[in-house]
Amino acid sequence: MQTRRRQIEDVASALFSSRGYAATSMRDIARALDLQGGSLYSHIPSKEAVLAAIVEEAAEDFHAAVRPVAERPGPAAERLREMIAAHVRVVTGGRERAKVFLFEWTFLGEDRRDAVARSRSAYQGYFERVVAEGVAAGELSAPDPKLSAVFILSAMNAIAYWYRPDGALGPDALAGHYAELFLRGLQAHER
Amino acid sequence: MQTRRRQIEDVASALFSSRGYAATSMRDIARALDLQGGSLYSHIPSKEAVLAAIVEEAAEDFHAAVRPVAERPGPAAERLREMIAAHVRVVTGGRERAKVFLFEWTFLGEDRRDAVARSRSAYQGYFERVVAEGVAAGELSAPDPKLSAVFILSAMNAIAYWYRPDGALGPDALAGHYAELFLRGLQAHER
DNA sequence: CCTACCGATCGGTAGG
DNA sequence: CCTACCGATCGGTAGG
Repeated sequence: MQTRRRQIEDVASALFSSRGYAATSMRDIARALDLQGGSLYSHIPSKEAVLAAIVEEAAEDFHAAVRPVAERPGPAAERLREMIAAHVRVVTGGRERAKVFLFEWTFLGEDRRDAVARSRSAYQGYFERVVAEGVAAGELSAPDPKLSAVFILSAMNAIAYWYRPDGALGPDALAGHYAELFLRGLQAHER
Repeated sequence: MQTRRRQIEDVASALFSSRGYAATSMRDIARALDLQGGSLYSHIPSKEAVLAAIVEEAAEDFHAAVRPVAERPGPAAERLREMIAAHVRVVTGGRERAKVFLFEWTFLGEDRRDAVARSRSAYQGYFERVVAEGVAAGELSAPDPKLSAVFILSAMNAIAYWYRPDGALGPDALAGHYAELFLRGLQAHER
């Protein structure tokens, strides 16, 4: 039973990710599992509950990967590099789930949507605080740490749209480039 | 008649932007204009045609604003600053239209979707080429100009999700911050 | 631009 | 897990 539910969530992730939640019907999900539409409801209570399960698991993955790094002591730049690597690994490691979490969560009902909004805000806070700590230590320059956090998160989240596992750039190389862009920008590196 | 069509597109922009294309019904659009659902079809041929009109106009706005700057001679950093300002102005100046263009275009039918994909790819090329020119001139450092273009465009496009005209940061201040982040990163500015 | 309607499809349930 | 169904809603059209 647990297994069947998992299969439903995996198929739903793929379909929600590629067509969007609203444009995916329960019968689309059932068809991919060789079931009749109504049969899904012996395993799940509603379409929204499937979305919620996907979203909540992905949210947990992101927090678990990034929070420990953010709260560790050490140079801010170094922690940011690792946080970027962790975030990119979660995105690329489960592209479909990540995409649904990042871009389809607004289709949740009010209560769950509010909870996700709070969770995302807390998550953004990890980046914001590490940037601010780097500034306070004289290590980094950022007039608006919150905007810096939004900036790097926006860039990383969009990876869920275009990343392909068989592409030229692996997760760590990609994360390395993004960290470099975030921390040093396009400035010609003086040596 | 022209006016009515325009009203339909404006209302559709607002609804597609906030709820998504698939989750917005023609009757939702009609209701906002105090019409019956079927009455819309004296002005437009289909739901998809409304989306296409919104998307194509926005695409044109982005190209018209950015292309001349990209193709002008001059230092790459300076052009990038202006391209970023231009892009951010288009996003913030028509948040709803921009959001629909940027994130709902995949609901277009195959032919129009392919055309938009080509247009977006050409648009990304403006940024990519200016970065590459800056590198060739020894002015900028970027191991992967294409990835740099994806990076800054991802960050800027996400602005359509959160920007509010009554917020603390106006379009030009916002663009200035983003240009600074892209060109210099978080590096502590040595003086 | 409205009334009235079309066939198709939606999320979900009853009863087995 | 299936068959058969529920009421609601979908995009779109005919005819005025």
